[in-house]
Amino acid sequence: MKPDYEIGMTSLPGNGEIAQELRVLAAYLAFEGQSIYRVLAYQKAAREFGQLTDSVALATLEGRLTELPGVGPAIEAKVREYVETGRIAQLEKLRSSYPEGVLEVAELDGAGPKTARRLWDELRIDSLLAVKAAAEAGRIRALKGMGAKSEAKLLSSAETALARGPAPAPRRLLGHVEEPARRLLQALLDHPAVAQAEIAGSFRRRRSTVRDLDLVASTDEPETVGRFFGALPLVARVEQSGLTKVLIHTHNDLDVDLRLVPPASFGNLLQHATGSAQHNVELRGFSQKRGLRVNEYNVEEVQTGKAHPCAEEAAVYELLGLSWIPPELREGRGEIQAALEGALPNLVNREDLRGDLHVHSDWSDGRRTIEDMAIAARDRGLEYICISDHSKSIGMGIGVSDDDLRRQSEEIRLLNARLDGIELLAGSEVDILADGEIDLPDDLLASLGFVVASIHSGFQQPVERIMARFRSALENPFVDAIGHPSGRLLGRREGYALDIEELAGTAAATGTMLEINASYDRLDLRAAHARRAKELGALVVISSDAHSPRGFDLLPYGVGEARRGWLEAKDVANTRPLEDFRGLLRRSQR
DNA sequence: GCCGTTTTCGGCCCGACTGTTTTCAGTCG
Repeated sequence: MKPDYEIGMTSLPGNGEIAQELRVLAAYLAFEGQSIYRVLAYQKAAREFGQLTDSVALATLEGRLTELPGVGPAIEAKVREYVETGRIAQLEKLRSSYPEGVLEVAELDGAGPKTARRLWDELRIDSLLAVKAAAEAGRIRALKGMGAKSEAKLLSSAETALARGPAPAPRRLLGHVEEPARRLLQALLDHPAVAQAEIAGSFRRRRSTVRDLDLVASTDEPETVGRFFGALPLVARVEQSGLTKVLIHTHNDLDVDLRLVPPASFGNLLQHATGSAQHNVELRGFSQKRGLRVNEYNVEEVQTGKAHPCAEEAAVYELLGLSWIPPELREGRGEIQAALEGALPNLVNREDLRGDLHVHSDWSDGRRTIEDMAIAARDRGLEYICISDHSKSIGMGIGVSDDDLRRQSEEIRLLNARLDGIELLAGSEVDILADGEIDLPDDLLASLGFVVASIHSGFQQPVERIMARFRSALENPFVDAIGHPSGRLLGRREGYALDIEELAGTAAATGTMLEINASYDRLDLRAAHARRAKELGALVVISSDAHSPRGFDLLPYGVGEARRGWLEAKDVANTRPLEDFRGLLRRSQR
């Protein structure tokens, strides 16, 4: 007999939904003034659930939830209550005691749970609009411990948040901050008083989006460097300015945090500022058990008080008995344990890539000829590329007809005879149609060197339909890879519903590759899915999706996402020489 | 609320900056 829960399987709440409930509960507990550690415990569990590829609801019903780090009996009971009844009684009670608007107030820049609570208790402020009205009437400055500056700050934050609407502060695409970040770094490096400088934070960890920029520098003249930084032309205003820290806001609304230490501590600061917060929390907990205290200046022996400043970042990890951990792994996802055991992955590098299997030309929506793209790829050290223009169904008049595709293959044969130092594969980016069909006939598919199949339509279909389309594509022996598997566009589109467990499992079973599309607004597969794909035995291919020569310069973003997914060169098919790569393809095994 | 090569109880990462204070609370990363 089947367990009861399988009857209503599709109605199980998703991980994101459960995580959100816990986040709201944590916010209320903070507002109530409960122990910060209790609040942190709920936040940690929410974060854990948000990153999990497995189903939290299913794990709960199968009694496996407490196996997750940070989940004990109390949180397990609340999740179980939510999965079984659709509500958490304690949270509903809190919701009926305080309007949810008080949580928005607590989220304001410059406010927090304590401030929000006082505004509610003393002024009955329960919304951003109420903050604005009270500030404008001068009622906030009348509170003990508040002043005109605090009031002005809250007013400004409330106005900003109201103008922005319900969405959280937008994160920037990594690819969009690359240039300003490099410019700021160069300005620091060019200053005579700066010894060393680096970009840290989520930028250095190569997260696909960043909230702000974190720069670090070493100098013996922090005041001079701080003043210089605050006076750079792109600075709109200086938000904070101390002896070790300068926070600026640029004209294009980027927050930039500069930290300064003496040269002997540069390694400590770089480690500290690279994060992530979760990694640092775990690293410090780990250190504490070994009698060491880690901060941005040194590693200190607690017993003796002896301090060890580190000019190099690797020395910080070495003092803790760990191998140096690549920044892309520093997310609190098991990297410290791996470093302790000497089991860190040897991450894939851009230089490992020999081929690019997803390239467009002016035959479809690319902007340059096949030959131009081939030469651009060769100039960037690639040995082979696949011309994979869109097939006919893409619409908008940019798809390549079946007859044109045959002619294109012929042109590619001629180019291969003529060009040295680069090999071209004739290919196609075919559409997985709404019914799961591939929009090229099998004989044409069979004649190509490589085929990537992507979903470009029917995004709103439920997960069952989407997965049925993928299954159909994966079962086609002439589909070599799935392109941008989730369909997400960062900051613009969530992507369609995707079951990565099934997709990666079936990809592994059929020998189909999964693409990491390197366009910095896609980065799809995302890191967590890439890691899961590796665990399930699927091969990954990192592709630029280049539409012009500069498109090849996107490859490092795909490599960054792959590294965040713990991928090594051996996990990435296009690190192979062409002949080896061909040997991996299903079509070559027929 | 969670957790354990010091612990099943007593800790929990650690420091900078600001504003409003005359010594610190709150926020932030």
